Amino acid sequence: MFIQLELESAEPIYIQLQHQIIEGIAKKKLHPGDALPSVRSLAADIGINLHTVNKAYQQLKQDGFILIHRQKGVVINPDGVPKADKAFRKQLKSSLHPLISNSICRGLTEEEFKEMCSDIFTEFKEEGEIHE
Amino acid sequence: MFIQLELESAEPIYIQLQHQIIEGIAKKKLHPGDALPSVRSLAADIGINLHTVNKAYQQLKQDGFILIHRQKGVVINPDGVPKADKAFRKQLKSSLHPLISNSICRGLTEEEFKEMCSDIFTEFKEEGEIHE
Amino acid sequence: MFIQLELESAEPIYIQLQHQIIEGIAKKKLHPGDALPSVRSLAADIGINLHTVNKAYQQLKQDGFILIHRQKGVVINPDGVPKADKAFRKQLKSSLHPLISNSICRGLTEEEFKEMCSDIFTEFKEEGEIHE
Amino acid sequence: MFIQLELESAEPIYIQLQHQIIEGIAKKKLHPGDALPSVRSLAADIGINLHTVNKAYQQLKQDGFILIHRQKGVVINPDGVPKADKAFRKQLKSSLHPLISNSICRGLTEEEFKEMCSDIFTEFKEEGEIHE
DNA sequence: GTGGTCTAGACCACG
DNA sequence: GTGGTCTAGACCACC
Repeated sequence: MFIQLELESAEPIYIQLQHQIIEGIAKKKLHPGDALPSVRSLAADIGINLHTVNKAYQQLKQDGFILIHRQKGVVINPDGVPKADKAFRKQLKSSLHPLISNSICRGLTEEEFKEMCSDIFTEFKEEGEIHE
Repeated sequence: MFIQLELESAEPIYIQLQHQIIEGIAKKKLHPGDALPSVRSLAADIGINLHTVNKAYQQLKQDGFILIHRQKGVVINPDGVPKADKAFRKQLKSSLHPLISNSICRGLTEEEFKEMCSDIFTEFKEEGEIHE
Repeated sequence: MFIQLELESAEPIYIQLQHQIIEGIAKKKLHPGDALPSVRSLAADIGINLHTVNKAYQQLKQDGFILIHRQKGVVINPDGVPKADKAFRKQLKSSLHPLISNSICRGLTEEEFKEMCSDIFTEFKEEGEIHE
Repeated sequence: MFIQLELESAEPIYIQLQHQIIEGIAKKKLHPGDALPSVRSLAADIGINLHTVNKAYQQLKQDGFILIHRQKGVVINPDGVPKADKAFRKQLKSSLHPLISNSICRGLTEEEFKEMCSDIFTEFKEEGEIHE
């Protein structure tokens, strides 16, 4: 796997793990239906406790990114991720809010901010084409 | 004060408090040099613990948003907030990263995402003109 | 066979299998004395493990739904299913209990709840007439 | 607290705990805004591990029954429980389905079944009036 | 004091 | 072998 964690970060490990997997899907390193390693093997692989992996998996399952298949183990949701609904948009907005207010205070213009977003989108797009 | 907290949120109160004050600055409800309530009075005002307010203030001071004079009390940094530096940009980018990868997975286009950002920027601009 | 399983469900496969067969009897797709596929062939048919089918069969036998002859194979109990006894009623009640308390909390009225039950009963009755 | 668990039951403890609390709300022993014991004290009280209590609380929070308030601790959702939506009805129906098919096989009539439901509803209503 | 996170080790149900 | 559950003990952030 391509998972890379910062064990010293303030960000909880299981959150980082979630992010990494979501990123993997966004970059098309992981495709719908793909199998993910078992909690045990992934835990051993990256040297963390299996419960921590499990917590990440549970939340990803809850959010519709993965399914826990009784025979195949853990797989990326074959039907794709649920589309952005109202709740997601609302939550996204409230995550963006403090970032933008802080940026404004620090003199970042709307254009600069959006360009940063573009950069990140482009990064995903390019990576995505490689793995497609 | 205009502070509004959600005591049931997963977001720590002191973080919410910081955000609210930063928002106040971004919306120009608070101007450089303006006085902020003392730790004690703010705490009493919004019904939270002294330590919580103090923690928020300390971090705002650390980030250059406010100054804490032993006698004059707490004031918004008269010199304005430090401009966005490389460290800030980097941190901003790493905050944006998971939001964008999640959005991509959920089928939000770059345009939609940026439009959401615009909406928020506009919100700040409009509020800003009122209080200017 | 008409068996339909959800391999990603939290419900164990052998339980789903039981339910499907019991449903088949309730809808009169299966009649007393009817033969059921062997453990081996059913497992191959629906692509699951032998043990899983066997476990479902054993429990169905235990509950009096089927008989397992060493030679004739598996048949629906020719004498019909044992009538609801006290133990069954008690167990049913304790299954219903949490469903009803949850429904009450969510504002579902007794009438609405019973109507849902009626809907399901009707569904069985209609299907039953077709296969009778 | 009024919690009573069967440690030997096949039903996981955290599920039983959830049911007990939901029942408490349905019977109006617990009202919106009421405080619930902390994970630690409840765990000590009923002699189980605090993580088990936590798991029950997390799921109740997820389902909107309780809120984790930063100051007051754990409280019954003051806004009441989310009303039965389509998803809940669907899930309820699929829980009812196997119970009803089994009942049909065992010769329980629709009237008998509904009467059992009525009994349970009445039980909640009576208890509810006491604690109101 | 609280809940949140992480680790660790155990047992069981399932397939 | 898998994930699910339960226990236990630790540290930390928050209030």
